[in-house]
Amino acid sequence: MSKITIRDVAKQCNVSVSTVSRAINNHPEINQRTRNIILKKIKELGYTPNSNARNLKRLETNTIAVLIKGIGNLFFQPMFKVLENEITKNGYSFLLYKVEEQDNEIDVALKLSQDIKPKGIIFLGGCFMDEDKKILEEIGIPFVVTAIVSKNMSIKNSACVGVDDFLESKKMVNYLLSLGHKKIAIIGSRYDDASIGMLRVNGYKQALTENNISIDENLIFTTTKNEDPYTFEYGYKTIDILLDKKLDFSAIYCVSDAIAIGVLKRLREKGIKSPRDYSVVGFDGLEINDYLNPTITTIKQPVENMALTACNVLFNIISGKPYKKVVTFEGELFVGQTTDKR
Amino acid sequence: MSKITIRDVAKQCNVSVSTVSRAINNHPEINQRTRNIILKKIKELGYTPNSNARNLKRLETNTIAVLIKGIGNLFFQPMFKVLENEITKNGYSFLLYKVEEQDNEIDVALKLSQDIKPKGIIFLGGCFMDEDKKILEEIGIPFVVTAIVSKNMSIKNSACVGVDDFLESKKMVNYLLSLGHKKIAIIGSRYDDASIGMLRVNGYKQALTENNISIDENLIFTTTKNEDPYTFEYGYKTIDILLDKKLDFSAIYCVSDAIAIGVLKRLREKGIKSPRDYSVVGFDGLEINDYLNPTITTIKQPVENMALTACNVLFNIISGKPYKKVVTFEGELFVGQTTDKR
DNA sequence: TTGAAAGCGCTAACAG
DNA sequence: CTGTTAGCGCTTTCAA
Repeated sequence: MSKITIRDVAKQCNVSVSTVSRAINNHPEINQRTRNIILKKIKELGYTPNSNARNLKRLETNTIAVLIKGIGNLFFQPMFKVLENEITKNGYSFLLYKVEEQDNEIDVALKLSQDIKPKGIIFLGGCFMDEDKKILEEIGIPFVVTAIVSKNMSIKNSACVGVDDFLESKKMVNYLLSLGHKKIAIIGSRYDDASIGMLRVNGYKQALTENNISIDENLIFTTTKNEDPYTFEYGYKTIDILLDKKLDFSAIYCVSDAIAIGVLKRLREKGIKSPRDYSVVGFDGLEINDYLNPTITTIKQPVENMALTACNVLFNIISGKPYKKVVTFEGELFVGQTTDKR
Repeated sequence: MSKITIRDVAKQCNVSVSTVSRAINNHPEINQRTRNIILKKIKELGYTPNSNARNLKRLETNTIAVLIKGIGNLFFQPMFKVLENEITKNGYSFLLYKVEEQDNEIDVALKLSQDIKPKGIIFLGGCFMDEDKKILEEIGIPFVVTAIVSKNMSIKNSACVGVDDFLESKKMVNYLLSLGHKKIAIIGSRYDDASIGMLRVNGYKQALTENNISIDENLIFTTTKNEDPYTFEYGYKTIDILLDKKLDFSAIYCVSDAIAIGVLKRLREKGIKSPRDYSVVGFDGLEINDYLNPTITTIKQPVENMALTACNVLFNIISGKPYKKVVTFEGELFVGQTTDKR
């Protein structure tokens, strides 16, 4: 294991370490010739600067950190390459950082900002509580959040991009209503989920209320268990519980496509047909949905565009250009093959 | 932004920095009482040690790094939680590190081992060339590779766990042959793919040869473009090219489930039925396959078990216990609804 | 344009 | 058991 340091390079080039440092960091105040000599030597030796030492000194690195909570969620999948492309294309280096399910992403961000001192942070998923906002202020690093609940943030140097989950959810339910469905069951996430899942449930309630349909709490399913509601399995298991209750409904609104996929599988196994017996709808617009049979009626979020915009807004914040604090995308009602008139 | 250092803590506790260091690092030679006082103060101040400074000094951290190449590949998805669980359960900290498609994972590993000095590395995906092996030797850090081509490695402190792609591929083709299919088209990856894709193609050839069926190069599709062969889209587009050639075949072997999913979608759009018109098979056993309609006949790799084993082998290497250099799992021939007798 | 030297925050000898 | 001290490899004043 080679352990070449900046001193080795300096010695080999008969210059001081500071000159080598200037060479690697593209400092202006260095002779082009010495610079080239040093750079050649560096390549020759296969030297790479130790990033710990660098980060220890530097007050800022050239990195954009992407913090993702819920790496298992297929929804984020298409974002990776967009983020990576956009970030590197703009001269930053890209760091994808996974936040464990039980960890608080704010704490992680705090730690990260102390350690690697990124130029900016993009949060994917997770959930910001009100009290978190103050802490975020402390970060002092520009950040933007996507696919996250907190829409109106008073924090400086930050923005939020995404769809309006509440409104889009209403859109979905209104579509079901327009098909003649009046009794719509909904499969949500944790009952105490203060995050996106709850916004969608609230949108559902609101849509019903606005249409003078009373809300039947029995038709609202939220789990108490600490399950991941963005999995096929969750939908697969949950639909059984719902069916066992022998309730009367004609449509099933799953707050994520993943849930819907699980639900449809189970229905198929039971010989229950969609949309004949039940209309089933999802939310998100996962890539896989285009390849399913039947395709699921859902709200398609413009994931790639959201990722792209998240980057651009962040770049604007970083470079002091004007930016919109909240960028709201419209979801597209994708009518698949799992819905029909009542 | 708070910038509390170990000195601040030391001052606040009226001890020296080394004592604080001992406290955070769980050193034995420290008084339990002072330790507790320090720890309490640390929590109170919200102090977190700067990992750059730590890593700079330390010759080794307590981290297991997981290097993944191809984070877009659904195949790896179920591994994340297993790896995370297993690694943290065993007292290590878990670092997921994404290797960019164009980067060489060995270089990344080298850099990583210099920077964060992990106790061990797990490689997911990617491809090791013969020349890489020497470089790996230099890492000097225990590592295990999964879902990677290189099966017989002479490198010390390393192991390989996975299925035998060549044999499993033969198994798949033999199954198709047993159904009476003689003309089997195969959709592979890049023609110069020295990785898993090629092993599977080779298995296909071998199975045919062993059954005295001559290999028709026209039926072997490999792309020259730099596409990701583990995407739905690749299958979706590729099947058109294949069909346009008006070749005679009764079965389509896709070297990944993702390809098969894309293929089936396109066939459906064209009104071509599987298995009636073509039997279609995949490889991998993606989780989503259980939820598809029809389910795809495939080779199921025991992903979770592979991930688990990768961890355990790595732990054994680290702690100097005996271990198997090559752990080969058997794939399960999963007969789905996309295959039928010729 | 370059070099000398002072740390960044921490760990780990080495003394006490 | 605890404190003093010397760096880890690098960046960055400050002088030359």
